[in-house]
Amino acid sequence: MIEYTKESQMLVAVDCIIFGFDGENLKILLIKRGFHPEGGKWSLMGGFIEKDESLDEAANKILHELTGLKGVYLEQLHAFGNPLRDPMERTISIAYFALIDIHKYERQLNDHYHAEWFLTTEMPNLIFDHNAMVEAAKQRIRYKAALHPILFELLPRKFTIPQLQSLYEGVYNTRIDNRNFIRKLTSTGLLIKLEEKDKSNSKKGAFYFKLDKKKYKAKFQAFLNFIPNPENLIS
Amino acid sequence: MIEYTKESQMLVAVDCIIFGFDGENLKILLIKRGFHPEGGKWSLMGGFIEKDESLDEAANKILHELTGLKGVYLEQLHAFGNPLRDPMERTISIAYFALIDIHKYERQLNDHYHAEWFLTTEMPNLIFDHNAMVEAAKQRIRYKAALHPILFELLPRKFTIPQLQSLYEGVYNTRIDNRNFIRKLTSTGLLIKLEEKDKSNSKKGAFYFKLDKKKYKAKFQAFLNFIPNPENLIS
DNA sequence: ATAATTATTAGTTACTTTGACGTTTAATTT
DNA sequence: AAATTAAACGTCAAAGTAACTAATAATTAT
Repeated sequence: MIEYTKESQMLVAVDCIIFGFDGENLKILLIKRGFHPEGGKWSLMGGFIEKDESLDEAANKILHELTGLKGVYLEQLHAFGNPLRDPMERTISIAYFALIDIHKYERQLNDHYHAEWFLTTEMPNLIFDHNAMVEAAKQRIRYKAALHPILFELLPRKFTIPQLQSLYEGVYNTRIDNRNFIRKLTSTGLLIKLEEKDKSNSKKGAFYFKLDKKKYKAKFQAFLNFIPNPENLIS
Repeated sequence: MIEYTKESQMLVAVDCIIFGFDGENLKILLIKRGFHPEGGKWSLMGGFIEKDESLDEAANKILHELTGLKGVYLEQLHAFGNPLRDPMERTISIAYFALIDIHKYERQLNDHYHAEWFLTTEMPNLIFDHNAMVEAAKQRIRYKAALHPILFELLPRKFTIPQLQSLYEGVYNTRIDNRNFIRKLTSTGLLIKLEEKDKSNSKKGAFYFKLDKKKYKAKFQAFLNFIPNPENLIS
């Protein structure tokens, strides 16, 4: 079989920015790199793409390796291809970001990679261009969460409004008026109020809510402005 | 020097979805592929990444090769990496989309590639996964144009409101109320009214406008909803 | 027991933006 | 001079937004 001769081949990797929310702060899961170059330094979880894998498959595999989780929210972020980004060998990296329920993770924590959660505000210096990847991922979830309800992916099955609010406050690093926040939220119809209350953080207790999965899927692409009702148009 | 042994190398390409607006319709520039496989079929303009090139550099080079243009709007769209996408050899492709002023192009049209503009609504079948790339690009500019003023990139230096409106109508394949459209537009403060009128399309003539470049840059990242004034927060 | 405390939830108001629709204007053509 | 036509301007009710006041349900202190 004929091939594209003389074209230069290179390595292609996938790196994952894994976000979690502990109920108070937004965090990112990092590993201590175990091999040369830059062994011993903090890094994103990643790996090379194999011959028969698609990019999404590779990203899911890598995520599963580190967290034991499958079927979580995973989205391609950006391809990074500076010729010198990896000092050892020319490598293109496709960055993905994942939003996981941090509690599901903790049970199957993987010591093998020396993984650790870091506050997004207190990240160590990372290898290669991983700092830039993380910055891009933080920007992306800010962008996307302003228009789509993706942050629910970070929450456990049942959660409280104050939790949800501190998640938004963490992501945007700002204070939000709680009365207006509740009103916007409930007007989306995405929340189902449960009987039970969480009393761990207050005397009164905050009602638990769960996500209306059907409405969540239906409203996921909805967003507003500039074009009247663009969600009705995008096909 | 040590290398990542045993990891499988592959080809990495860049493909460009080039959008233009002729004053009435949104179009995409395609080429007739001149080599095996799939020679003679319609295709996006693309090329392999060379050893010392970044992805953006490669995309700009490819765009320049076909259009003769430099410094135009170019944005990374998505990396496509299905193992079978290119039947000949494993190739990852990073798709970019470009928004160009179609009039600047026409002067330096390049016959060498047998390039041709197609209506986005009447596209021929393309090679490999280029159809999917085009679909993704159309979706992306719909998404982005609903929130950011990117469509100005498709217009010449001076343009009329009716032109701008039919551009938006073309992108979203819908009718827009012209009174409300004008109001939204002028409220952005992006437009500067010129003395001159374009009388080619009506008796009364429509005033030409130009873009306030300073405000354009300042407002480019602005968008609305969910989080009050997110544009003030994103840093 | 009662009062104080505190996070949570409900309600109010002035203001801005939106979408739908009616009218006038500036030119050309008849 | 009248008819024509696209362009530009104007109005209004309804919906949404941000800022703020008030009430509630529990716990803790007296």
